[in-house]
Amino acid sequence: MGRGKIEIKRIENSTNRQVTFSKRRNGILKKAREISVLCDAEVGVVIFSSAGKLYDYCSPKTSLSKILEKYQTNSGKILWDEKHKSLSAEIDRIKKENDNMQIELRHLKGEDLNSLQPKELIMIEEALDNGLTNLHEKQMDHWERHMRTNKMLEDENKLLAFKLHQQDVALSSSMRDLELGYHPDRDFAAQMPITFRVQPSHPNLQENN
Amino acid sequence: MGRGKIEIKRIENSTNRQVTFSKRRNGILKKAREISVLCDAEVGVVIFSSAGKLYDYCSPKTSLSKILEKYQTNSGKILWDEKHKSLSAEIDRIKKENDNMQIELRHLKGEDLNSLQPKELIMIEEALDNGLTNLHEKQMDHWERHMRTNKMLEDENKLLAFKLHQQDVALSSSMRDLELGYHPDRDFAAQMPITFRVQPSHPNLQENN
DNA sequence: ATCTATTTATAACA
DNA sequence: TTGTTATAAATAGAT
Repeated sequence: MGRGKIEIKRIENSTNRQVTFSKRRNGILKKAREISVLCDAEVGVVIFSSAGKLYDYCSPKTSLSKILEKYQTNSGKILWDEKHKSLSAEIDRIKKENDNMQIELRHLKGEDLNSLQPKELIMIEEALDNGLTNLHEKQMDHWERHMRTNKMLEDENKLLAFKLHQQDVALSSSMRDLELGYHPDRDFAAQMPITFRVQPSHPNLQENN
Repeated sequence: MGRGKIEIKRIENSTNRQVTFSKRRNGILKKAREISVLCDAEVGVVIFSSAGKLYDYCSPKTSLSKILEKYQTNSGKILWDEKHKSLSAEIDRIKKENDNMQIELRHLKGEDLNSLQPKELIMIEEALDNGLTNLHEKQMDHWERHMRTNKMLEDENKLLAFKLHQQDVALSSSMRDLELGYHPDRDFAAQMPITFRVQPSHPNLQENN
């Protein structure tokens, strides 16, 4: 398209080549822009002149990175470097691990058991039994701790109740003293009901794990 | 360039859009080929149709990888950054999923239960009980299938043994016939031991799952 | 897909 | 480079 037809082969005249490059480069980038708009296509173009100068186009709403990523998943060709390979390998590895755990979990929950052999079922049963045993041990621990805590709270209650009672006695006694005079040989301990005679020191109500 | 001028905006008619895409895509790829030959340029083009189909061109004597590497050194833009990030994010996501499953698995196996509340322990217990229930169901299925298979094999054995016995009787009978003459009213059925009197039809020994 | 009237790109030139 | 212009090429719309 021009004053004359040209053969598609390297333009030997350097100036001509450069001019043609410039014009055609613009043409391609324009066409790329147009097709992306007209046809809703994702387009990425990278052009290097023979002098090494870079020109590029990327359709809007995306990026070369994204396009190239898509390119790779779509074509199977790998464009990236070692680091990416190792990351991808890592992902694959973890995903596999994930799948295995997923399966194990399902089995422990009693799902997807149809394909298993009796021997495998027994192994799962053992794991479940073992889990229950351990669990029950912990529950027992909890129960015992709970009982101990209860006991301590009860003791504390008794102590507090006793102190309260003691104060009551003291109060009414001093009121009576005010009315009837002071009796120094009065024995408060003898007034304490038997149920209040607990260890008077203050136990920790919290236990550390 | 065509029967009419068109505006550069998304072509709404889906068929037209597809046709135009096909034509212009060919145009661009041709232009890319031409500029790379005419002007000694390195060109990489990646086009995705709106349907997600991939078309690409890469100038000869190079590869997209090389072009993109050159792109990065030349433009300073790092195409992989984003990719790196997304891969790393993906890894984090999966690892987290992994950890959660790991924990759940440990719990079901009765490990690492110390930090759990009684309520949580009960939930795990329920999961384990449920798993055992389902498991025992499957084991019961297996057992029943096994018993059925056994029964069928036993029947088959009886049938075979009976047939063998019948042949024996026939054989010795005909040998006696040869010696003593033929007795047409002989009753073979009466000779059959009671244990052989089983259903004579041939059951399937295999069951499908 | 193929045709063709038009538009667009561009080779040669300035 | 940039612009002009004659011509080749691309392609929109129709078949």
